Amino acid sequence: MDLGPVELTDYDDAVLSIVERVPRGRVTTYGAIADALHDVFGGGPRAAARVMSQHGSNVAWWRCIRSDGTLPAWLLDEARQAWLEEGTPLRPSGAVDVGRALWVPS
DNA sequence: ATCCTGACGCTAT
DNA sequence: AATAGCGCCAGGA
Repeated sequence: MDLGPVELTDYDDAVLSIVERVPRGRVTTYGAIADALHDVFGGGPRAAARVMSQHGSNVAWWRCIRSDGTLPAWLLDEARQAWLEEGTPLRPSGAVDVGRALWVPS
């Protein structure tokens, strides 16, 4: 039995590696990740989100956000701090300016 | 197989 | 701007 780290599916790896490629000060979205992986793995935004909910803690999770520039309430305080630190383009509301900050996986 | 849940996204109010 | 409804779909129970 492998009692080591939680087993990651290929899909999990794919999602996490995309997040790892997001440059400092930029973001990507669950939808963008889903689009990039759909042809190979299928799945939609929720599938990508699920991966982040389970494994996000070991990557720059604040760089993977909703299409409206936010994250769930319980993550917003921490995320904002990170966004400010790395100079992520924000909107007056405090949400990320997705139009300016979006990085699309290629 | 069935039911429920969820770090989503889009449209219509 | 804020809320509601609905489609979506993988995982776990």
